[in-house]
Amino acid sequence: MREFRWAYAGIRRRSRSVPKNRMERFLSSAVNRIDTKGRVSVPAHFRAILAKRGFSELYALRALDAPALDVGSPDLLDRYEARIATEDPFGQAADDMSFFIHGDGSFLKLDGDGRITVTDFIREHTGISADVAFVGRGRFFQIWEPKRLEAHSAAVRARLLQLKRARPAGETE
Amino acid sequence: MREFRWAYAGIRRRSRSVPKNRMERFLSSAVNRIDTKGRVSVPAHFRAILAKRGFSELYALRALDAPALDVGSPDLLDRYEARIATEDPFGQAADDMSFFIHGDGSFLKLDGDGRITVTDFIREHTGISADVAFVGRGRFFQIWEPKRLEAHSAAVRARLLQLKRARPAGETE
DNA sequence: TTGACGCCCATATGGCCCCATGGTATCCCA
DNA sequence: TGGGATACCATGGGGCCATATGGGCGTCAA
Repeated sequence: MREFRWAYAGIRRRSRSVPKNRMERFLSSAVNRIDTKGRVSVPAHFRAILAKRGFSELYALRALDAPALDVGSPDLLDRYEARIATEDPFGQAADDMSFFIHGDGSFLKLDGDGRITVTDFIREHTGISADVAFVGRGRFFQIWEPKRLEAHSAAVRARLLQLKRARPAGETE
Repeated sequence: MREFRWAYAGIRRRSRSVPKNRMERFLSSAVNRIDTKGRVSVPAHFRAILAKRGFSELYALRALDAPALDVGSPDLLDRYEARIATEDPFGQAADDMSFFIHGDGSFLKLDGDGRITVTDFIREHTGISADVAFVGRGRFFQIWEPKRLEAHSAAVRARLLQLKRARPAGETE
């Protein structure tokens, strides 16, 4: 199992070296193992961000177009609800959005050691079984099955490369 | 029966992880089983919200465009009635709305263990037979037949994805 | 009488709290 | 500069308790 996990060495254990002045954003990634009781540690610096914001739990949402969960502090929910408030309350869009963020969302409670239990809610949408990849995304972070993350990562890089080449020369970013 | 139920693994057992400070909203979903006496447990955190509001009864309405019930504490009626009050009392809309919420609704009583009995009123409109899916919707929650919920959920996600793709690029959330 | 319903209790599963351990990075001092 | 001490973190497991679920029993009404 060890050997298997080191296949993802590239995204393992990078969480330690996050500079302090960037603590307000979810950055970097790590892969942690699910224990026999179905729990997994949330990377420490992710937890630190949550603690700094004053939260001891997480709000998780199934990503629309990827086998991943978008996870953040519960105030994410406020942002979504504010967005819904701009829609016609009797329209289809508002109803769909509410269904999505309330019904397709879930709170994940951190235990005393900073772990969450990997529920069926998580496993079903992500395909996670033994290991969990945590990926910082700035305002939130994502939860992936490591292999799928790797595939997704390769696809993203390919798209970006294509974008860069399609661009007129001289632009650095 | 177990195997059958695990077909809905994705929406089962998500009820526990609702933190105290966000108790005011109905969030997440769970599938519970109807027992031989026709009863089903309302998820504990849903009950907690109701208890916090001081209600031991539920009011259920047939959703207009879905095989689901909209359920909430009886003060849901206040909201609808306020909505009706904005209509012309001699108009057709006000009459229809009043008929809908007053005549087409039903009270559901919670027993001592937080269960409701699944009446014909519920079964007819939802197609529920053995299992009940509870879906948080913020101010209220919904009751679905699990398979139909899954279909509806897929449709909602498809619509939202289309909405997202139609949006100008660059928006992460 | 029978069936629906309210109220009671039993139980197992799983969520959550607690503490232990081993490994690794960081720091500090010789 | 090197090596030991230390702090931190992921991981493992014990045990309590809330919850969902099953079932018994008495009451009331059809």
